[in-house]
Amino acid sequence: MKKLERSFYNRTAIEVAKGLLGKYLVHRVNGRELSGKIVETEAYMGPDDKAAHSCSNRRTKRTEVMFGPPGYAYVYLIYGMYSCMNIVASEVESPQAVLIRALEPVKGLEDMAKARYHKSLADCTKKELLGLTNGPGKLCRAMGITNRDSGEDLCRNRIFLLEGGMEPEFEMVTTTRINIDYAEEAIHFPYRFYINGNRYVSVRDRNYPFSG
DNA sequence: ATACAGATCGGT
DNA sequence: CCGATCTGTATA
Repeated sequence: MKKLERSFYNRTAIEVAKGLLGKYLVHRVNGRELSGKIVETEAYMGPDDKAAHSCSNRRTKRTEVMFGPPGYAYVYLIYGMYSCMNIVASEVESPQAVLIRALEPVKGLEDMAKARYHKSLADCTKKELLGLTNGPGKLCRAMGITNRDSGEDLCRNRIFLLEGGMEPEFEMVTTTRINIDYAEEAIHFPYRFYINGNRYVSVRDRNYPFSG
């Protein structure tokens, strides 16, 4: 499988968010390789998007990476305990990013189970297996990605993305984003995308898909 | 120096 | 629904 190159990320966050569905996120750590298929994403469009950390071009040490070139990781800590991973999109000085909201685990499930539940894969219930990576905080925990990984170049070989190869067809659902109640008109922007029917799409889906 | 909110999660 | 838990950020 081929690694996604810089040009893939040099598009709007909406395009990148859609394009990332079905691709593979890979983390090489401790001599092992963890990976999962991306099944759910959200686009954060920057200056005019009140849900984005980079709204109004708000530029701080934390958000700085989003103002740089595309294809880098923006990882932040939320509620003091979970990391969320984003992929910087668009060109320099256009602070857009794509939040990875859910993965279907592919490789390194044993390590993921350890990281999430402190027990081996064999001891996990069916529910726990489905809960391994079906949320932005959960997948970072499972994949061993933390805010210290913010700024990582995804075109190198520690954390990177792979093209799917011969992907089976899937239907993409477009809907609204999760947990951005404060974002005024941006609450209604259709910036969330997921693979229809995939069992690893985050369960806290209180939104109604757009028809069309 | 201090205050406070948060692109979440798991348990009730 | 609620609380955990702590960093980044704003304000002074």
